[in-house]
Amino acid sequence: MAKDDTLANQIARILADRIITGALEPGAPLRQDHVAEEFGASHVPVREAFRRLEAQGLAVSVPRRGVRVAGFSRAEVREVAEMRAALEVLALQNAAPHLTRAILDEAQEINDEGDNAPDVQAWEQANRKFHRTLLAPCGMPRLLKAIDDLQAASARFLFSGWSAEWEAPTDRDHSAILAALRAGQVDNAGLILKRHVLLGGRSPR
Amino acid sequence: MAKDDTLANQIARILADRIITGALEPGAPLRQDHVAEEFGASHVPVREAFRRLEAQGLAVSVPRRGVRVAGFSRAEVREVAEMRAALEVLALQNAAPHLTRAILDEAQEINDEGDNAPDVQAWEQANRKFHRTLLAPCGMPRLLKAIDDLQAASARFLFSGWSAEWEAPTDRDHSAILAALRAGQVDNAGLILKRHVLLGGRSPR
DNA sequence: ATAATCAAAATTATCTATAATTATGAAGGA
DNA sequence: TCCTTCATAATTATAGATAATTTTGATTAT
Repeated sequence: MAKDDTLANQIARILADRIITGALEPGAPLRQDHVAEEFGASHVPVREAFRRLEAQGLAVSVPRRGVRVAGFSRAEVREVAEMRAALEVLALQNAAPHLTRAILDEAQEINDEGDNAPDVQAWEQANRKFHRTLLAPCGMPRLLKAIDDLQAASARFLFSGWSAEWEAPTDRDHSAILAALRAGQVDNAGLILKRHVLLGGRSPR
Repeated sequence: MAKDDTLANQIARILADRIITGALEPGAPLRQDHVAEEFGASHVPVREAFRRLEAQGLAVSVPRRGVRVAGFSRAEVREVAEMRAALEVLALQNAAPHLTRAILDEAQEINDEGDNAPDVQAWEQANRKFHRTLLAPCGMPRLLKAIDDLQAASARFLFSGWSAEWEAPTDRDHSAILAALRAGQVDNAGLILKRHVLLGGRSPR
């Protein structure tokens, strides 16, 4: 199925998902032998998975004292939002020349899916897909990976806020971005995107 | 000396340095057993070091086929420069309110050191220190780390260009940035910084 | 002579077992 | 109550072994 099929990668993916969704809480210790046992693996690939999580900012490791799920303060959430805003705007500027009508239509569809999402997880997934669809045509893999990691960090904050009661908000920002792009107003789309990302990491709208 | 004293970290640092300076050329294979033998270590910490290099974008790993020093095309160099520009401007905006006269004076001194640098390595080191001195007061650790990694990638390109003959150029951009900051023109400083970073990854001035 | 095929070597990825260093927590004394 | 000491646990690292896969080299056939 997956071609990058190393045990360490699989473990890293699964743990990342647990951290993002909040199943593993901030500050929770990640003990290599326990994780290894759970996955029926040895400690070697587990340690490699920890390293990847560390690089993604999802875990922090103190030598000889183990690795824990990274916490996120108000300041860190703001930091991630600002980085995302800067990088997503950059990606959009570079993607704009390659955005076809078909891509914009696809983004529209994804946005509609998000509006009808039954829970936060589904909504977040659609949200991420929306952004990625618009930005991917920039053809800058390193930039896209950085944005991906930042989106994951953002999602942690989102899930921690609305865990129980929640209903899908129709996303006006997304529609406005698409409208601006269709009208060829790239700079304007960038401004809306920037504000959208910055405010997204804030209190409920 | 270093408190984060794990073998894997040490190995990663040394290998990163070799890659950045060009001692290890793009595409060169990194064989775990060879590296392990060189450092008198086992393969476990070596593999972890590889993972860190991979996350920093200095190496690429194909499962079952090993890891190689990352190549960098013209497009990738431009990508890194654009990311750096976006993030450094963001960092500068957030650092500006905390920039004291003392810090600006320190940056000035570092810049003078760079002008008198005997070789590319020394000049690059001063350059990096200059940027870091101005940006560190932003107090955004994740942002600073991302910038660090991007600067490392930039340095690779720089070293590959001017390996032999070289003489220190007096850096007008740096001076202009400092002048703008002293005059309280943060936005202007940001514009110069942006242009400076974008053009830095281009042909000789 | 060139191309295809197959065997051998090298390399990765993993596991198991073990040693050493360091942190954690509990018991006991000031 | 607070501090020291000690036992336990966890992390970090080593070593050796094994399976799978890739690469290399040699042999063979066209």
